[in-house]
Amino acid sequence: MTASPAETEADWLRLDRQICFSLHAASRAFNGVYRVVLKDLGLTYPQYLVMLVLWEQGDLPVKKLGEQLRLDSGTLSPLVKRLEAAGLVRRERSVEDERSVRVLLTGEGTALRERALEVPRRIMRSTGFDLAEIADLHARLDRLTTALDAAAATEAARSRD
Amino acid sequence: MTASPAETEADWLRLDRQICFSLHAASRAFNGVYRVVLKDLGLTYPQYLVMLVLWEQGDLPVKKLGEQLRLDSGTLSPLVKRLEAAGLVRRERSVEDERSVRVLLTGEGTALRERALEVPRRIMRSTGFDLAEIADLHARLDRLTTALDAAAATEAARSRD
DNA sequence: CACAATTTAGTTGTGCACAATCAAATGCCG
DNA sequence: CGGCATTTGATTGTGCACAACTAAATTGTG
Repeated sequence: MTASPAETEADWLRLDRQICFSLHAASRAFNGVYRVVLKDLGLTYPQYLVMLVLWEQGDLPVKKLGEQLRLDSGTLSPLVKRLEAAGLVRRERSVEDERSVRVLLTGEGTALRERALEVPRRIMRSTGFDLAEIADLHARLDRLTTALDAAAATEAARSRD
Repeated sequence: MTASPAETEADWLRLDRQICFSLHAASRAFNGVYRVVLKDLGLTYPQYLVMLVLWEQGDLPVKKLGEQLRLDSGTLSPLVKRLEAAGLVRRERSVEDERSVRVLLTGEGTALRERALEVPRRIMRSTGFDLAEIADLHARLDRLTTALDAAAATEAARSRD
């Protein structure tokens, strides 16, 4: 296990692969489990995220949905339309501001929540992590995301030099 | 904070939103930083992963690439073709097994490695994590991925009942 | 050898992520 | 009021993830 400081350059590329690849793999693995579990509900993973926000906070304009989930309209517009096609939501253009579109739960959409209640437990069990570990991972990931978001702006500025 | 059973259920959904969202967000945040950093090299993040494997292990059949990166041919085929169009790799059908296609680095592809050496350090700095934290996170994510992959199979079997 | 099963790529189709751009409605300012 | 910037969605185009399917070559078995 001797870690000579000299094994730098090539190892950096290896190490890097492990880090970014781990996250990439974990993200896709998570996605895979959600895909299986959500199949019964007829939802994809991002669609489930949208429904969670709606169940929690009630009807919202697309703009607010995008802020909560950090998704832009290029992703949300077709996604919400698919939810509408599935009969889970309606879209209604606001009367006081004609630019704004509210996303509203239908009866069917609201009812789906009952069947979604079992999802978190199945996911939790799939991770093999207990509550404390999940909370810890959650905290780390949030810290990571904050740092990365800040860095993305900095790096973007750097390459504009 | 009385936790009636109804509130508990709602809390589970809220927790799920937080957890799956943090992983989703972290993954996209990472992706965002890589996008910025790799822009100079003309690579996307998954293309960078492919190049890392080739730099480390030399020419490989598409099959082996897919195993290392856990990507199927539906993702790899067009990706490798884009790398070929960029002049970084060539594709050569094997002589002893006509089904197999080897991906080979061109001179240009090999040369790109030099410019890629600075990437890991920039990414590392972007995370705001030190080496120990990264190693720790790496271990947790790998454990998570292993558990999730196993669970995906189990859950898939469960829903086939 | 003949034939079925397996292996390896490729293709097609659906859905998400994100950048760039457009269009309409609103609000502000002189 | 008239004109312009801002806000809000929608659209388009590129690229990735993955499922389902096809095609061709190889391997195994009777």
